Amino acid sequence: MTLKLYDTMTRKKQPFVPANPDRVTLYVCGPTVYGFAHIGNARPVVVFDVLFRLLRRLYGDAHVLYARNVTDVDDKINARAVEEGVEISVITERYLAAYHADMDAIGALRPSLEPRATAHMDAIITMIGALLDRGCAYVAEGHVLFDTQSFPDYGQLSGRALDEMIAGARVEVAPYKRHPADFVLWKPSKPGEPDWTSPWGAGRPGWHIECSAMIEQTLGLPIDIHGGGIDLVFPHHENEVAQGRCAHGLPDYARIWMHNGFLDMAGEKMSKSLGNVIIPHELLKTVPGEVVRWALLSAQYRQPLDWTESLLEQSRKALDRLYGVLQDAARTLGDATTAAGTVPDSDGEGVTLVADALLDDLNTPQALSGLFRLSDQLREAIGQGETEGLLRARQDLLTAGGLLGLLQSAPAQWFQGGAADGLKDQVEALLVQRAQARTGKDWPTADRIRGELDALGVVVMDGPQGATWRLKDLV
RNA sequence: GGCCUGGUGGCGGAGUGGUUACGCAGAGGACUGCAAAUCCUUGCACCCCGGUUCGAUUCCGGGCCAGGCCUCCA
Repeated sequence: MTLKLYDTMTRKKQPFVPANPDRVTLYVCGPTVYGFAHIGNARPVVVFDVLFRLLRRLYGDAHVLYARNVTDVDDKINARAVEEGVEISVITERYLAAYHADMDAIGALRPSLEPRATAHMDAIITMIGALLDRGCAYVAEGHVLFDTQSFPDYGQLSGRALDEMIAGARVEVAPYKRHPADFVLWKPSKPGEPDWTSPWGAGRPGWHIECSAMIEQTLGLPIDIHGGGIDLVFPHHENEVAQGRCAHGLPDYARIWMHNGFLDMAGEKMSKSLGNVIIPHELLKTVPGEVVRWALLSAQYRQPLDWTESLLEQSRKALDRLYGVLQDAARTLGDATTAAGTVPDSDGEGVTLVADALLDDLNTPQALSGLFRLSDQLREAIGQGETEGLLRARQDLLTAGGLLGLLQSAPAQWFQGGAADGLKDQVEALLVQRAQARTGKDWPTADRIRGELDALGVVVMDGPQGATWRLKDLV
């Protein structure tokens, strides 16, 4: 089965064929580091992380280049710096570090490259120069603007015609623009704002040109896949196409355009004014990152995803179930979690099932259901108690989970990881007492101890090989 | 106004021209000292109206409803 991806440009699922299988290129628009990311920002990170993992599986780890930019030149960053009375770099470094920590927590691999706008100013200026040379841009009142009328295909990605944009323009159009849709490539900085020297005066780049220039310099145009949130289709990605193609007279900018759907809050758009913004940086203090990840993958990436408390509960329960099987498997194997020497190196059928679901335009809900099928198989293997079959079944579940960036923790870590060492000792001691009481059929004492454990937030599960326990609230 | 999505069982959410999604919740049962976990069984789903078809939830047309983009935004 081959990888098929829905392409925004053609509005169809397309077989994915990289220009060069030895160097597959993926670019995703990353954060503007002026504050903590919100949960909506995490969706593309997780979605394209799954794609990254899949591409690495298909083409080999060394043959996939994934770039995700960091926008560290922006009015919002400037405003924040002024507000706090600190250097701009203090703001950008702080929130980039937080971004990394949060995205690590939800299991996203770091991209191969993380180009920053401030480190690519030369490329940006060179590209603007190329656009001017080719007559695709013009200088007006200290600004350099892209001339949308010079690019006949403008509007192709977002499916809108240039003349329709005039009617739709709701904002006041700067008088120096030749066409309302023309956008800024370079603008003068006000005193106090960061600026860079350019042939058009000291200033800073427009947002759109950053991405195009960084793609050109880090990956080279055209690229195989360009991704981002659906809200970026217009104008950001439309403008990227225009810049990238015009600057070099290219017929293509990206072979496939992918856009993830929005994340809604209980049916409403997340916004500061509605006060319904969820910040992973806060959320992750009470919810395991893997639960957040599962929730984000529970709907197909192009569909809108409604973020609710119930979604988190269901995600948590789904993972509890899967880790429960893995824990039972580990116990059956005598906790010989590293004794997997006889594990087959080939994928079982179940893994193929999960991989196939992902090959079909990243059908993560179907992939997730495949995980349950694999867990059923593992459960069956535990029942049969045959070591090799058990190892095989477990390896399949772990491999399939790995494709989705899930199930990579030790089961004990999942169920008890949030417990402090002191609590663990306390629990173990109580369990010993309770086991003694149970041996003597002293049920009142046994139940009293279970009550104490419950008060500690611990759930006890008796099994043929003794009792296990888990925290009611994972952290 | 323009462009674009989507309407599936109690909930979330895939998918398919004629057959079980899956998960959560519910019901019954097994197991258990009691629980928990696990296992077995179980329940009305495919917005409305036309059309194509032997047959449509699935294809086509219309309608209604919901949502997104057109302005910084994942």
